[in-house]
Amino acid sequence: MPAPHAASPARGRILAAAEELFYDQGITAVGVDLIAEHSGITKRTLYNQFGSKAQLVAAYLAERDRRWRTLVQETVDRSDDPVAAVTAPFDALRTWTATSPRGCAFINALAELPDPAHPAHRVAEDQKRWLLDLFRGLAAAAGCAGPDALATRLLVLHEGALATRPLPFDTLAETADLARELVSAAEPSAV
Amino acid sequence: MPAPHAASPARGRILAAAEELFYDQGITAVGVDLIAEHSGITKRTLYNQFGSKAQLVAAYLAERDRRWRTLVQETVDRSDDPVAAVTAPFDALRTWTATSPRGCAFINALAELPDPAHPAHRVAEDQKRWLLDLFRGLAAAAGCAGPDALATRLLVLHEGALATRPLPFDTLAETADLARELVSAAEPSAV
DNA sequence: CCCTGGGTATACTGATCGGTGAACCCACCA
DNA sequence: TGGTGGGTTCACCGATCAGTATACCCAGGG
Repeated sequence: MPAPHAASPARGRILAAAEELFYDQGITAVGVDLIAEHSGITKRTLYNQFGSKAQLVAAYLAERDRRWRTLVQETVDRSDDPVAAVTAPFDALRTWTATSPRGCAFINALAELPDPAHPAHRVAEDQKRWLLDLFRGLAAAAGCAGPDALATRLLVLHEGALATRPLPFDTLAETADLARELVSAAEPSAV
Repeated sequence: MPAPHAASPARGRILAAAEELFYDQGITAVGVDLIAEHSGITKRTLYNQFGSKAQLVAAYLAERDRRWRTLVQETVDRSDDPVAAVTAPFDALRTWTATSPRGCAFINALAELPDPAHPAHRVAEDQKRWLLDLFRGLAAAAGCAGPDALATRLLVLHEGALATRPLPFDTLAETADLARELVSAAEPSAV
């Protein structure tokens, strides 16, 4: 018997609709009826596939996380040298935010779902931890001094740029500049 | 005839309950019935005072903004010298986040209320713009080079530290250190 | 003394919330 | 040929949502 979590055409349609609606309108504000209607499937099928709204929310975030990690990893891999690779996530951020005007889906989810037992919390924390570890690994690979502290600083910059995205200020370019300066100052060939 | 917006004992109780519940549990997740019950007043009185939930939300954010600005301004005023004053908001942030584990109430509100016409948007934007202007003014007063860019960078750092507050990483100390380094490097007596 | 106004108490509206029950339809496969 | 299982249709559940109606209570002030 195939697990209900196996890929099915209906499952993909539901996730696509959930991602669009949840991100644009907020998780609490969007009901399962709306998602069912928007994806052209039945509420019954939705519950057969995901079991509850909470698990659907977690699946939406996990899918978004997967897409985002792919973009970041590709951008890192395309970097010219190990030093440029450290700030590659900021290049990916420019691409990502072009279609994400409402800030970070994971921070937003934590804002709406205060219960730490909600499955969305694990997904959100995993995402931020992955980025922090990525920064640390890239900084170490580039020979940067104090990779731990540098990684924390880069994470804060990254989240700050994302958090200010819904505001009418332009912060991304300035943030990326600062990130590159930090890495330059920490890498071994620094003057 | 006194305007319904005048101070009244009931109004204060409602705002106190709203602030606690909205911040802790989220705006959409908290109903007006819960606020009425929690503040010991009647839903009828709540609507007589605020007119609608949207306006109550705006009033909650405005009140929180007022309290936060007072703290920040006091911290700035207590600074030893103009250079230290530039990063004083990061000292205030340490005090503020001690009782605010769920991140920035304004960013959270924008996450939950995507409609730009919602009165909460204006309050949230005003808050961030006030901080940006404060940073710029303090940087200029301290004689820092490039006060505009510096202010943007400090704002991003500030929001990044706030946004990562719900996460199990400790970012505030490292962020404040970085902020001080940025100001030190930009102020005229820099080496 | 009485009246006005802020507040209370209670009941109610129609809509929507997350979630379920039961019967059915149909393509694929043994 | 006859299941089997993913999907549909539609009705339904109790709870809660934002917001309103009506009637009452009571302190302050002319």
